[in-house]
Amino acid sequence: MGQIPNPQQPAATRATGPARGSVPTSADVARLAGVSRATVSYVLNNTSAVRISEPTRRRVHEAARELGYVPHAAARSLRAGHTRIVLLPTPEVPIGPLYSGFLNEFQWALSRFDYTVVQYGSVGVVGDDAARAWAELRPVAVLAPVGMGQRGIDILKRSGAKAVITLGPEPVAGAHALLTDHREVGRVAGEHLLEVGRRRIGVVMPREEGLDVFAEPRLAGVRETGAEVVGIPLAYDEDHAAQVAQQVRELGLDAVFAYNDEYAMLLMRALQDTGVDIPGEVAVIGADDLMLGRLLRPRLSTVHVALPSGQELAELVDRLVRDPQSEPEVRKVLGASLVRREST
Amino acid sequence: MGQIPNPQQPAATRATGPARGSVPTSADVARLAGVSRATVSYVLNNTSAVRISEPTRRRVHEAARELGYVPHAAARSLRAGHTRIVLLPTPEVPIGPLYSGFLNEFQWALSRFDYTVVQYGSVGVVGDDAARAWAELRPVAVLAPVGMGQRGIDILKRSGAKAVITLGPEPVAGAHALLTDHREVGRVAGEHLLEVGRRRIGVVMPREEGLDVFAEPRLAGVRETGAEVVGIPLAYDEDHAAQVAQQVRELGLDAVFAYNDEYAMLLMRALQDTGVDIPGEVAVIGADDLMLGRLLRPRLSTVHVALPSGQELAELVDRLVRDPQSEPEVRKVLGASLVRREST
DNA sequence: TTGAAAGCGTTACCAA
DNA sequence: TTGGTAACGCTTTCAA
Repeated sequence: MGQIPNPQQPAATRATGPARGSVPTSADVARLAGVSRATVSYVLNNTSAVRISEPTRRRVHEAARELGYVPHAAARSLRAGHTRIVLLPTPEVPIGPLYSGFLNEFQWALSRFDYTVVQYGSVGVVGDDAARAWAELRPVAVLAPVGMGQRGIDILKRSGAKAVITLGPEPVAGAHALLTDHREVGRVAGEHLLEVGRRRIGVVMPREEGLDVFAEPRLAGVRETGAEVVGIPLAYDEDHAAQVAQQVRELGLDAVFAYNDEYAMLLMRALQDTGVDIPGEVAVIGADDLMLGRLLRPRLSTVHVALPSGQELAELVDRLVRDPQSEPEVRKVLGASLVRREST
Repeated sequence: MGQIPNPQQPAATRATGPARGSVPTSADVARLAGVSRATVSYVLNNTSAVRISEPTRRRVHEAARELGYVPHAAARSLRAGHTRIVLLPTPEVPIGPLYSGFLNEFQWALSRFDYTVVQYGSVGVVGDDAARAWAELRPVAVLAPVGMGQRGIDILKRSGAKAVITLGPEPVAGAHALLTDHREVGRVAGEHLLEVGRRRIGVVMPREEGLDVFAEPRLAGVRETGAEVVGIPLAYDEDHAAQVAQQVRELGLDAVFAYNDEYAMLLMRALQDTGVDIPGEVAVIGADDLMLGRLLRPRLSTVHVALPSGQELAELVDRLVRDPQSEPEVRKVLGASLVRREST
């Protein structure tokens, strides 16, 4: 590569170069290389349909490097008529290691397919407006955020999105659906608690915003087991946990399903601090199978939640992009399995 | 809003409409409304320099709604010559609640300034190539990922980025730097441990990839206190923690600084399981001041880490975008303070 | 092997 | 008050 040109005095100062301070275009490269813009495009994109002589190639590459030329993605996709953008929703709330791990893996896999992954946070914008904001980017595929309805899906598809996939509790018309049925999580927990002889189950509902989407179905899942269930709102702080622990005693509950392991840890500690024996008096089970559950004493029973692999999902996206007319699929993707330890 | 038009048979079928299946453009809207493209643009952008009659406005809005018109962001920014895109790096590894909370807040604040926040995961692409990939989007501002050097910064600025900000341990030439000096975290921990009479300090170094960026400076910070320090690699699993606990005994350490609270919890548990009294025999201190530290027994001492507020940072970005010629600033933004509890 | 030119969807200038 | 038109940067067809 050799010497780096002084950024304060780039090639812009040469007579034939672009105006000082402006961004070099392919026309600038063409001028410097003494060829046409077409040739520049051929060379830089390795267009196989056209043979360009080796000396010309070199001159073009040289000129591009010297100017620090970077193609303009917007111009390119405008001309191409489509993008390789895959839009992912930025979660509005910290969503835990489970989901963020999944998102990461998904990104990785998608970029192996040469997609441009864009996490897009349409904070504060809701409903159709959010969909429109997303559609402006003309993504080729979208992992639709929870809460986007049929209208939103429709806007996206009309804007050219070949694949719209929802990841959530229910299918949305027109989109391929990956169903994450969190009731299953509650069901596994509830059935286990019943099996070990518990009858009155408290279900911790986090007070934090945005978690209802997961918490409500988990509660419903416990209900479906036929157990006697009472929902217990719990803020993620110690003081409130102490109050709730008291409440658990007063209500005479003999088991608690705690939304996830973190809330389980919080409540378990509060219960222990008020002298409750676990699992003797109250059984506690969490969810998500986080590391911390293994470190508690007693070790925390939990429900392991399996999300689809990012690789798998990326393949689905790519397939849908290549074959857009395929019918919307609906697939269950959330696996819930019991991890029994010592707290139940 | 009334009835939703059937997406299977949109207005595309009317004689004057766009071809079936294509995405409507402003020209389509103009045709349907019986006006020129210019007028459509004026109306939809509320251009104040031009007065359009109310009936015309209505016709245009009506037509846009009927066609489901969504402006094409790429075309717009191509014409405008600039974007409102702010690029944030997607962390390659789960980076914990601290940083992801900060990113979220930052996003929120930026979108209040009407920027389009794009989290861009250039997974696998490194160095100048990453910078070039980023530059293709022509972002107006970039929060540069750690590891981007001066060359990368330069590429971004040449591509039109008005503000390039690094968030990391050291300034990079040409970019505004928010220095997160994690040595400070180690220093606070080390000084505290010395103060309570500890002499041989083990510093837990997470084996997980990507955390070195934080772990190394934290270790260095402890060293700077003059204490006798030994680095202890620790994988985030129980088995290895048990081995390391043994190691801590054999090395005769009387204190451990554990990278963060999660690793502290892991090791503390392992130590307790081998019968070590905390803080009697070994003092343990974590970092990041996570909730879980409060729930441990003994309660975990920790170093609270204060990052800049997203609001503050968004204001900085906006200022830099408006006034690009201002000299690069270097600012320390990481505050570290001791939170003493029971484990030290 | 290379070049000229059209056109992608927008917006802004200037003319009507 | 509105319309024609040029231009943004790029790719690609057609011609040379």
